[in-house]
Amino acid sequence: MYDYKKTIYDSAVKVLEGLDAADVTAADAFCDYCIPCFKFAKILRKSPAAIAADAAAALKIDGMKVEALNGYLNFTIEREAFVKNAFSQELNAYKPLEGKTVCIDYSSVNIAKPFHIGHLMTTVIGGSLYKIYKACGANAVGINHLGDWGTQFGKLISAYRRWGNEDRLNERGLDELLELYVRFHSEEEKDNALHAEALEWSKKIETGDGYAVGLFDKFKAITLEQAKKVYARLNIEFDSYLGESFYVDKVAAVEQKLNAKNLLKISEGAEVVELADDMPPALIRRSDGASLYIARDLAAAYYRHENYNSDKCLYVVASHQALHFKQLFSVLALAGEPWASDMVHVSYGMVSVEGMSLSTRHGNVLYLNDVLAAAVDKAAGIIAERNPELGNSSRVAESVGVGAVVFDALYDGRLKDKNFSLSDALNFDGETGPYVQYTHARCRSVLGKAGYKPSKIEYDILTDDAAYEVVKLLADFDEVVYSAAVKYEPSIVSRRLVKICQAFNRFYNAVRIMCGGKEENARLALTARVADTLKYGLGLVLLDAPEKM
RNA sequence: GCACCCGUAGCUCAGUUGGAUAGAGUAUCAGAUUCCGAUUCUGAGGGUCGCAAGUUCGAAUCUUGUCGGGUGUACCA
Repeated sequence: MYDYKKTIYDSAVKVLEGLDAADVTAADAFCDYCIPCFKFAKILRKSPAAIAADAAAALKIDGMKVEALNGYLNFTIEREAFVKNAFSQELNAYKPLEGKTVCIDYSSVNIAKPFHIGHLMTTVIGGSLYKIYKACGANAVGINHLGDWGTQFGKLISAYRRWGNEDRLNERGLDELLELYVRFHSEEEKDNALHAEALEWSKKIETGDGYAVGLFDKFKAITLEQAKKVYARLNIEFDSYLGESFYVDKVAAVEQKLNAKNLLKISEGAEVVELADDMPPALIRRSDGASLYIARDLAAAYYRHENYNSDKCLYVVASHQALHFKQLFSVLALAGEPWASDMVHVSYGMVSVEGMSLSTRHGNVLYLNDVLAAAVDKAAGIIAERNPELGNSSRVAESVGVGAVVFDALYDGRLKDKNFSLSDALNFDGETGPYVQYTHARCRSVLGKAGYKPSKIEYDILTDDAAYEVVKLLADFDEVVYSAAVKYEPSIVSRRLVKICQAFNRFYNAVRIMCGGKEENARLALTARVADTLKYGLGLVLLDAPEKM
């Protein structure tokens, strides 16, 4: 997009000595851009108002009105030129991350655990960032770092041998695994022998015992099959499903690297790397020799760096693991890896559901599939009531229902804790996914009815307030997407989509689009641009854009 | 105890890296469709930006302190 800020700065710096590029700020109320002149008052020994007035008189910028007001130097872009400029650039042509490789670690399903609402955030934030980075031209690598290692799998085998059997497992799949897991935890409290038995089985997985590994692989296959169905519904993609177990035998190589830097110490029988004073040490191996979480994460970090040659590596994980990642990155920095500074913990707030625990152990959880089913049901009901003629209606209900839930999850800044509310997730009015989808469908409907064919636009038609607001929000959409990538924040995209819809719906109610002549042509062109941007943007936040709904 | 995150309208949240009169949605109330899709739009009420100092022309934004909520803090992941 044309860089108005730079144009303003380049001209104004000749008039205002000491002007920084950062002094040119975007403003909404009085103008498009402004320069506050207060900081020049001391140097020039003139009032800010006088400085602004003098500068305004001295400045001439093509296509821009320059005025002084209350000590501000205000710049207003000539609308027709702006509209023309906006229409001259193609959507998604801006590729600032071309040539960069970014690994994104998200979702990380745990074996034998069904998808519940607590997994939603990492999955959709990561899945959306994956699309956003790709849109910016980056080579994104989506990684599902499976939680397929740890003592809980010993528990599962133990439980399966005691209470489960193959037929029931094949028939009930993940439900059976969950039930076994929950039962184990409740019986474990009564019977100490269970714990020891579980440890034994997890040891057997570790040592490669055929029977144990076979069972474990089966559990893993069942879990992945289920997870992939969910990912398909959510429009989530991955390039790799290498999990923790893959890295277990790569820990030794990491230890060699750490040893070469003299970082490994034995403390209280465990192998640790000591870190700065405000952090506990990073535990690499337990005193019994088993590798720990951070050791496998280190191995994964090295593996990704070597195999993908990534410029950046994102971990989309809840905020309660902040210390873990701080430790992980610190170890890499101590090991002298320059790329340690390219690792980012993309943290998000804790999700809670009123009256429910999010711990799988105790059963009582809110399953994502149930939430999605409720949303799809509601969408289907609305369609049946308002648009019974709609073809393909179950497919559309799926897009709208799932879209409502995903959009709700991606609409707020990721750092705040979220109290998941079913009624909010199922809301279709106002700032929601269905609202954006509806606006898109409405655009398509108008375009279809009018038989729109692109042709030459008379830009001055789109300079009225209602149309111009829409144009402004479309013009820098690519930059908004880039800033979402830079801040690891999909909500920047979803919020912009809502703003575009609000402005377009206002425009739609303010003027008649199908009014004939060159007015109709220009307004249809704007409508087409809105529809294309909405469709593109919805894709970035994982939503479908049905043509009709 | 220490570390990190969060406190903005009844509720859910934005706030463009310090700018002009703090904005949306929701809920409530009042309106808009002989015409392009009412899952839409217009209007109204609703605020000591947790609190207190400080920095400066200027603070929701930066600093310090303080209160409240959340999370974590050596052999789980």
